[in-house]
Amino acid sequence: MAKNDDKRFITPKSENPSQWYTDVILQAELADYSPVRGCQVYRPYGFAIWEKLKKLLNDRIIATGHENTYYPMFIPKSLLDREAEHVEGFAPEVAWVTKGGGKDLDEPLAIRPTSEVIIGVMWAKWLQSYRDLPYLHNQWANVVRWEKATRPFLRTLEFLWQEGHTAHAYEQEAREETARMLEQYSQFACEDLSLHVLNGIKSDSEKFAGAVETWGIEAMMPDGKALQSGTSHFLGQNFAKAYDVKFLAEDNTEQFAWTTSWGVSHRIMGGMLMVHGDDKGLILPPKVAPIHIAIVPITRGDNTDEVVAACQKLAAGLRRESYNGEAISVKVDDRDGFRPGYKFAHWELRGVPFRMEVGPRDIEENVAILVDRISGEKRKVDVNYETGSIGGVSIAKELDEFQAQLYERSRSEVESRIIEVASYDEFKDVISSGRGFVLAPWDGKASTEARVKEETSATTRVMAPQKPDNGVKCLFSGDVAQYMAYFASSY
RNA sequence: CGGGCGGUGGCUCAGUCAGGCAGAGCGCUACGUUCGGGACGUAGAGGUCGCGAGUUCGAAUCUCGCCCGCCCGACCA
Repeated sequence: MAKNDDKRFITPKSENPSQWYTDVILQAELADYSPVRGCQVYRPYGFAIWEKLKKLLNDRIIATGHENTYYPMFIPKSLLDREAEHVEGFAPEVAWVTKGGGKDLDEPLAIRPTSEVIIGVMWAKWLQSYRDLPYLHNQWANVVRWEKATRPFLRTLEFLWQEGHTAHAYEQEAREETARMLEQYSQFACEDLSLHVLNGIKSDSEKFAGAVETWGIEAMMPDGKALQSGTSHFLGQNFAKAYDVKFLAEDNTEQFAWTTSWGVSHRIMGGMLMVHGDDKGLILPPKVAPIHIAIVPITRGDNTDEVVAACQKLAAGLRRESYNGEAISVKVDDRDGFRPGYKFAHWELRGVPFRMEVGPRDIEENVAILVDRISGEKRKVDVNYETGSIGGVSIAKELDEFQAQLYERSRSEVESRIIEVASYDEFKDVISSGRGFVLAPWDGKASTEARVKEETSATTRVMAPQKPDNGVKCLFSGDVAQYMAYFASSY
């Protein structure tokens, strides 16, 4: 917490991004800690952001042909144990229920760390013919992973997410599904959250436990660390074989299904907050901002009622415009007893994209002051206080531009911080100084990756789409390079 | 899980070394004056000093155990 004798301020982001993040989450009233370590409460404003984000992603999932479902959170131990690699990967983080109704349970129940298992079990029950496929299911759920170190949104014991699970008759179809959903995630980050991410396949060591391939979107945080923000897994027939998900094919042979799974959690919301904010607090992309415009009345003496009435008129006019399919969301801050400057800071902290100021002079001149959260610049716009309509500017267009500007800022920031290096020494320097990601040729060997991690804390995040040129050597081993990989320390 | 720091009114903290009436500023409530970048006055409300044991005539303060948070590492989304 920033220390100040008489005001509640946040730590400047430039000074300490980590502390800034904690300060802003608490003070903007997005979330708070619960009595249980590592768990968080979503306060109304924070949950409103999550719900906006959730709707946008859900629309994409439904538009690509998936159906929402809900599977239970308890998984019997014997079922979890069936996929060896999967259970080994998750064992340290699983929470168990061992008592119910005051008695010890015959069999402990895992609280889902993810749902491949329970879904596989149910599919085995339903699936008979290739004609039943594909299964294209999604669910919005909470999951529990008993993490050691936690931070609001970025890593919590219980977290909210969406997990898609699909089963296909053909390998190629499952591979295409994996790629398709990765692309949806990437577009969601870019278009809806104004967040530039890097897409690619993960190395074996970074792969989901039980998957054949894991693909991911990686975001870059202000300290140069990577945040894995979404993953899409090609599971091959691994889970189908473990849970007996099979069907009769066209040629009357019994075959195992090819499955995929893909997930985005509330972590991506934390990443979005961390990337866009500044020293004054949050900056929200309009598509996920619960409030688009805060109107602050500037009153003087006994004209309060008159000015507030003008603000209400203006708000009603603004709400008649729509943005991204919904009415523009406007808040008139008519709280008594707070001066304008306090209200400005209040809404800036909360990341509201635009503010309008309406004072007696403005009403006389038929104008209002419009201020955007990125630049903080004030400009006059024409307002008809009889009808509440504004002239000269389209707020919907302003919001679109705000959204695009945020993305452009994120994109250029990330691109300028992807650094190609000539030597391992230079690599170490970039990683330890937090300058960004390193794009480097890598021989594809787990042993090399492990050594780099040991020595620098950096891991491969995803493989770049381009392959190394012929004859290019691995930066670390000198062997022939297999991939161009993005390296970074990660959250 | 290691290392460091911390937990006293809603918030930030003083008080702990050296045991002896629980404090300050901000915030909150009421009223008044204010209001174009974090206003001011007056009067109030608000505390099992993180939890549990122990030592003591007496514990926020000493001892032991535990819980929680932050920062930095290791591990994982």
